[in-house]
Amino acid sequence: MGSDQLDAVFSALADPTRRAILARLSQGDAGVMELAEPFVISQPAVSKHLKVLEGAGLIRRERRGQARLSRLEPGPLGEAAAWMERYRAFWEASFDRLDALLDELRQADAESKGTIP
Amino acid sequence: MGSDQLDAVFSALADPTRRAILARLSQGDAGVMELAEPFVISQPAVSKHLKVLEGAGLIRRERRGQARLSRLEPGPLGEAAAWMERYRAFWEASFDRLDALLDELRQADAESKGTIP
DNA sequence: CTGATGCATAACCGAATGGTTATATAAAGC
DNA sequence: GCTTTATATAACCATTCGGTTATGCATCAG
Repeated sequence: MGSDQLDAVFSALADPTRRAILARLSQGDAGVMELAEPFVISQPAVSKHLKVLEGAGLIRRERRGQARLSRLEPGPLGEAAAWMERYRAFWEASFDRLDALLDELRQADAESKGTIP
Repeated sequence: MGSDQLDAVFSALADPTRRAILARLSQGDAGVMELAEPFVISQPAVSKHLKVLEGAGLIRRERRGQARLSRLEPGPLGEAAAWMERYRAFWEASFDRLDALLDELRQADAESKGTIP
């Protein structure tokens, strides 16, 4: 997966309106008007947000009568979570153990380079 | 946790340079010059990225001689991962569907050849 | 003290972002 | 066919972003 896909996913998630849209879609498909209802922004603004989400692969859209339903497409969320997974050990270490972990890694790195800082 | 904290974290992660900086810091603290070395951008650009990461709470910084070391602060990464966790069931289901689809295609291919491997 | 090193800050620039209003298109209802 | 409903698109605007160069400030080395 190209790094620019991660760019798009994290960038899409950076906006609270878009996160709220995803949360709404996790409860079922919805049209633009329905998605716009909880917010004070205009309909075109919501359409733009949907285009961003679609561009990041986070939703898929299809016509259904005169509506155009958005459906959650969670794959890219999994990819982003997988990227974060590399850091799980860091945030799960308790605060006092974190320093030890970093020292450990730092020392291992120094040894691999053959340098003594 | 305020939603603007998630905003800042996801927005910080949206840039590949900043993700690379975090990856580097996961191997130990580093100064600005050392962090800038792998990139073709200028030193002030790296300083700006570090300020963004610091604003998102993803790094902490302290003077060490004439250097100013950055240290990974993984807490907010955990918060962001926790937010994503709500969708885990969705993307795992999506992978299950993918497996089913692949099984289907494999079987169709085998039948078209009339062979059972 | 002087000079070099590491970093921050300011001023600037072009492109992207998030919003608006106004208008166009597509399907449904009468 | 005409109107309403749902959505997209265009044009515009202010702000933010990611980069630059130039410069200032601290700290170490001599």
